[in-house]
Amino acid sequence: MSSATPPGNPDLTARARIRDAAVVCFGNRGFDVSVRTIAEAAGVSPGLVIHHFGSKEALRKACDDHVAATIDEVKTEGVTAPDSGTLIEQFATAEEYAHLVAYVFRSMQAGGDLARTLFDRMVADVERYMAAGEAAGTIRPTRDPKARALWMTASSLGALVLLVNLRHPGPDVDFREVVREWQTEHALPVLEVYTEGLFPDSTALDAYLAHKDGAT
Amino acid sequence: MSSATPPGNPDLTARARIRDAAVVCFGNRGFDVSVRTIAEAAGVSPGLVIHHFGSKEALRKACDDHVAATIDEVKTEGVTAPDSGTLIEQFATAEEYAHLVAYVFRSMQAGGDLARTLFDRMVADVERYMAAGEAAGTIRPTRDPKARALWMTASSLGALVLLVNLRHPGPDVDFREVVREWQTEHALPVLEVYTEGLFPDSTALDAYLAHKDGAT
DNA sequence: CCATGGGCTAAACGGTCGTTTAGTCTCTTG
DNA sequence: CAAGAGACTAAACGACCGTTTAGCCCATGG
Repeated sequence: MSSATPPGNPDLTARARIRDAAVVCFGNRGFDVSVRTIAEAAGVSPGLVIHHFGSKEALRKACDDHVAATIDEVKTEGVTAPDSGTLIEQFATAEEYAHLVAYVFRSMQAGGDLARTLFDRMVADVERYMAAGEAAGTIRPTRDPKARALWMTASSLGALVLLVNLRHPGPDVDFREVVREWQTEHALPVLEVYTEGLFPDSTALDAYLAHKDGAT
Repeated sequence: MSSATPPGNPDLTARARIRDAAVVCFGNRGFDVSVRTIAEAAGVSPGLVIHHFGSKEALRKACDDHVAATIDEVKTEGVTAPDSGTLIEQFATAEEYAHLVAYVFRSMQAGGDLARTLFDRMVADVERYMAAGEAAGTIRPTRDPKARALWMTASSLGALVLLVNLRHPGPDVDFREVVREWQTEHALPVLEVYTEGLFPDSTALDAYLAHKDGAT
């Protein structure tokens, strides 16, 4: 027998196995994981990682592209009608995409091109969902749809990332549990403010609008 | 003359100069800066850093304590009545505390004890301010003051940290500018949602309350 | 049959890191 | 003045990093 390919799917190319192992390692331990750790997780020598990808940075770029492509794939083939909240929850609660979710979280922590791209897509998606909600009468109209979508995306995603950082610092975070915890903890204030508002009158908003109209 | 102590305040102990330089370096470049970089910034040999603090980790702990103590000091002696939004803005817009703000931001990115402590304090402060607003009639009452304070703090701070990560990745971030940019960009949707709400009716909130009452 | 070339590994290279060591300088104290 | 202690430095140590090198194995194709 000529069996090799210890862990992961043995049918995959070694290059693909390294990439997949890198996604898992980056997601679990952050982008500071050593090439040696990734190589070990892929059942491969450190040299082969460089042989296939050229450098660690290029490997991360390949992981970014693969994750972005997979998300695209899932999004186009999967459900397109979210019934509540952001679309993060859809991914985060699905076990099969746990690795992707972890990777995306680390990207949001670390910044970089993938994080910017995914964030911009999320904002665009939120804006579309909001517009659909407006048309259906379930969401109030706004004076600036783009600004509202940006703010809501940054707030919900930022809060999630921050709470993961503060409450689940180490590696091997179960993001499904974190999202559930986050939902149960924040559902009440979110719904309250979103239906009843936070201010009892419109003096603050009126003052802002007057100031803005006066400035232009 | 026996002058040494090149940069920073020459009156300070070398230990204090190292600590201050470390706060600046950690804040500007993140916690991965080398001991050698910190030593150079303090005008000192790398060995002396270890001689005074024992280890890099202990140095960071000392920075954490110093930053927390300074914030305490500023908070007790300074203004106690915030007229708008979170208290972060007070710090962030003050030039003299730019180093502290940068350090706190890096802590929020990286997690750790200081981040948790400061975050918990912020939540407590927000809850106090909200209660005062309720008493004054400028803030709507809530069914769960703690949950609302936690959610608002996590949302605003998380959004801020996330946008800094995405839009100003490198070192030497001018947080005063970032906070200003953030305010002008998000003021409208924030005021809109806070005064008018996001949902035109209370079906979602009613459903949640009914579900919760049914469960208990 | 041998030659070629790519997947793959073991080992080493150069660099940076945190830390240690050995020793110098200076100031204090008896 | 002598002795000692602590501030401080230059140099080195050992560990780990990303990457390179040299070579093995094996399938392919003439």
